[in-house]
Amino acid sequence: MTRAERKKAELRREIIDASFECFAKHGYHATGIADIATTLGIGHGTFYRYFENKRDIIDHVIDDLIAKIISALAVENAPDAANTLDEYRAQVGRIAEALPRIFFDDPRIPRVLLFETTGVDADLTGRMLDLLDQSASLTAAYLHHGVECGYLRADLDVDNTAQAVNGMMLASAIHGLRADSSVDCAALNQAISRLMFDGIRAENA
Amino acid sequence: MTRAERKKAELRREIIDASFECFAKHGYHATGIADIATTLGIGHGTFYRYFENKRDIIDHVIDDLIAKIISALAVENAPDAANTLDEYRAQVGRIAEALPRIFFDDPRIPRVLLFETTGVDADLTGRMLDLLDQSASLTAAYLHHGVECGYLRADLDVDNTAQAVNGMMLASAIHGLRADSSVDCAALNQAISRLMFDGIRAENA
Amino acid sequence: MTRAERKKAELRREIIDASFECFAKHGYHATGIADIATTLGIGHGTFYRYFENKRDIIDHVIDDLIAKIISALAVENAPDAANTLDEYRAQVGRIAEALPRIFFDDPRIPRVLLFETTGVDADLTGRMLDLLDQSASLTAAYLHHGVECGYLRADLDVDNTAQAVNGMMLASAIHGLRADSSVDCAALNQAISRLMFDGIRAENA
Amino acid sequence: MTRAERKKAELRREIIDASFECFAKHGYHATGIADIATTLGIGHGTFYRYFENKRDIIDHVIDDLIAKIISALAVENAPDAANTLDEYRAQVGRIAEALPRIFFDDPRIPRVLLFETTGVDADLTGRMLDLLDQSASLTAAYLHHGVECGYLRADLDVDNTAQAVNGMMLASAIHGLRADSSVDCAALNQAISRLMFDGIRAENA
DNA sequence: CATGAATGAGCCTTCATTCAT
DNA sequence: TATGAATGAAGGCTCATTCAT
Repeated sequence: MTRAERKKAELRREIIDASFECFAKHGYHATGIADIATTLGIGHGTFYRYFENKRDIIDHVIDDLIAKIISALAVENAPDAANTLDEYRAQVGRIAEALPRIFFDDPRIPRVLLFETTGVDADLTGRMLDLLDQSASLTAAYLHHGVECGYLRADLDVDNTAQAVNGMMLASAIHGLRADSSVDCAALNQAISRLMFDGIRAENA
Repeated sequence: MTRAERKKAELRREIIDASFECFAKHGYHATGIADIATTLGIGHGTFYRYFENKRDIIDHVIDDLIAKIISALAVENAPDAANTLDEYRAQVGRIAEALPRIFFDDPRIPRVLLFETTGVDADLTGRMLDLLDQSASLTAAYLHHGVECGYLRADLDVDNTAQAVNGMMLASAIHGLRADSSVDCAALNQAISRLMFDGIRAENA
Repeated sequence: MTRAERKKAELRREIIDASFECFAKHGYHATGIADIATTLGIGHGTFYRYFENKRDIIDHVIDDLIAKIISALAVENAPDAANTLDEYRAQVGRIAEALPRIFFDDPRIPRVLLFETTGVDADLTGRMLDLLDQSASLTAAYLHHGVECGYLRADLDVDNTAQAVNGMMLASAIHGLRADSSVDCAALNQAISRLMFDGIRAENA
Repeated sequence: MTRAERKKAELRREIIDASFECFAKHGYHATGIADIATTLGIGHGTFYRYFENKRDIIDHVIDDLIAKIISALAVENAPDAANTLDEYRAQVGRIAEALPRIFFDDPRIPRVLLFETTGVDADLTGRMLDLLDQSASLTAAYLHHGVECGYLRADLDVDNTAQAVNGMMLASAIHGLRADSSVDCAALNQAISRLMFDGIRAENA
C-alpha cells in the first residue's frame, strides 16, 4: 500500500468517525455534510470523494459499529465452550459484562445503533433488525448447545427463547442510555441472569 | 357540543390518523405536510388550522397511540388481581395476548412508536423512553404483588427483573414487525412465559 | 337613513379606526386582516363585507387622516385673511400651532401618514406626495397674498419657497415622532418662524 | 487579496446593487429573493451565501447609500471653511448642488432611502431617522460656526434652525422624486438659499 | 348579514450535491 | 486531489380571500 493510499484510507476512517460523532450528537437528519466536514476541518466537497452521498455514510458508520461489537464479543468463548451449567452461567456472565462495557463506555454506540438507524430508510431499519436477528441466532446457538449437553431444559424452544433473551439484552442497552444511568447496570445483568436460569417462581409455588 | 364543533373535532381526528398513516408508510422525515393533506383531500393550509406545525402533529400521533395501548391494557386485570401462581400465569398469558393483538393487528403502531419517535428530537425520544419506563413500572407492580403473595421468589430484584421482562415484550413487539412475520407470535409468547416462570435450566442441573 | 344603514356606517367607521390603530402599531405589512377583526371583536370575514381587500382599507384610513388634518387647518384663517406682516406672522403662528397639535397629540397620525403610505404601492406613495403638493399649494397661496399685499418680498419665488416652507413643516412633523419627543416643539416652531421672516443672516452682515 | 476573494467581494457588491435596483423598482415587500437572484442571473441559493436573509440585505443597501451620500458631501468644504457670509453663501450653494446631484441623477436613491426604510421594521425606520438627525447635526455645526464668526444672527437657535434647514433639504429631495421632475431643481435651491439668508419679509415691512 | 373554516398561491430558507479551479 | 462557490429542488409556513352555513 502506497503512502497515498494509506493517507486516503486514514481520512476515510476519520470521516466515518466524525460522522458517527455528529450523528450521535445531533442525529442523522440534523447533521449536514458541512457539519461532518467542519468537525474534521476539511472542505465539504472532499466528503464526496470518499463517500457516495449522505445516505452512504451512515451505512459505513453502522458497519463500523457492528464490527466493533462483534469483535468485542468474539473474544468471548464460542457457543460450544461451556459443557456444564456452571460453565455456561459463567459464560453468560462474561458476555453480560462485555456488551455493556461497549455500550456503557460509549453510549453513543447504542444511541446511533438503535435510534439513528430507524427513521432514515426501510433498508437501514432492516439492517438493524437483521443485526438483532443475528444476535438472536448467536444466542440460539448457545442455547442449542446447552440443550444438547443436557444442562438446559430439553423442551426449550431454542429460537424463541433466544429472541426473548435478546430482548433482555436490548433492555439492558436502552437502560444504559438514560441520562440518569449513573446506576451501574450490574444489578440489571444479575437480574437477567437469575431470571434466565431460575425464572421468577418461588421454589415452593 | 355544536355540530360545527363536532365536525372540527372529527377533522382533527382525521388529520391525526392520516399523519399516522403517512408516518408509518414513509417515516416522519419523508412525510410532508402536503402528503398528509393530500391523503385527506384537504388543502395543506387547513393542516395549520388544527396543529401548530409539523413537529406538533407527531406528538399528538404518539399521544394517540399511547392512549390506544393503555386502553387495551386497561381491560386486563389490575396488578393485584392474581393471588396464586396459576392465576398470575393466566394473567400474564392474557397480557401477552393483548399487546400483540394491538401490535400484530396493526404493525404500523409499533413501527411508529418505536421507529419514528427516534431521530426527530431529544424530547420525542425521551417520551418513548418514558413510555418504556412506565411499562416497566407497571410490570414491577405485578411482580411486587407476586412476591408479597409468596408465589414469586422472595429474593426477586423486582425493578430490574421488570426491566428484563419489559425487554422481552419489546422483543415480541419488534418480532411482530418483520415483514415475514406471518409466523404467529404465540410461540414467542409461550417461550417468554416459560422463561419467566421456569427459567431455562434443566430440572436436574 | 334607516337604523340598519346607521349601524352599517358605524361599523365601517370602526373598521377604519381599528385598521388605523393596527397600522400605526405594527405597520401595514405586519398587520393582518385577522388582527384588525380581532381588535374589533368581529369575524374577519366581516371585513370583506365593508372593504374590497387589504389594499382598499389603507386608502380609507389615509382619506380619514387627510380629512382630519384639513378640518383642523380649516378653522384657521383663509390665505387672504392677513393684510399686514404682523397679521401674517400671527396667522403663521396659529397654523404652526395647529398642525403639531394634531401630530403631537396623536403621533400615530404622522407615523401612518408618512411611514405607512410608502412601501405599499406606487399609487399610495403618489397620494402622499400629492398631499404634500396640496399643502405646498396652500402655502403658496398664503405667500402669494403676502407678496400682493406688499408685506413679503416682491421678488419672492412663491412656489419654490412654498415647497421649502413645506419641508420645514415636514421636519416639524418628523421631529414630533421621535421617541424622545418630550421636548416641546414650540422651540422648533419659533425657529422656523424666525427663519422664515428674518432669515439667518446677521443684521450687519 | 486573492483572486477568489476579489470575485467574492465583487458578487457581494453586485447583489447589493441588484437588491437596490429591485427595491427601488418594486419596493422591499414586493421584491423576492428570487427577483434579486434573477436580476443577476444567479441561483437564489447563492444569495444566502452572501447575506443572512432578506432583512439583512436592506441594511447593507442602506449602508451603501449612506456611504455614497457622505462621500459626496465629504468633498465639500468642512463646516469651519467659511469665514464670511459670502463664503458661507457659496458653501451652501455648493452643498445645495451636491445633494441634488446625487438625488437627482439617480432618483432611486432618495426613493429607497426615504420610502423603503419605513414600513419594514422599527429598527430600519430608526436608522433613517438617525440619518436625518446626523444631517441636522452637521447643519448645526455649519450654523454654529457662522454665529461664532458673526455673519449669522447671534440669537440664532442653532439646533432647531438646523432641523428646519434639514426639512428644506428633505423637501428638495422629495421634490426631485416626482415623476414630472423634469423641472430642474436649481430654482428650488435658489429659493431655499434666499429664504435662509434673507427670509421672506419685504425690506420695508 | 356575520361568520370562520377552508384554501392555495407564494414566500423564505435549507442543504445535498456538482464541478470549475 | 482538495476545495468551496454555486445551485435549485424541496418543504415548511403565512395569510389574503372566498363561500357555505
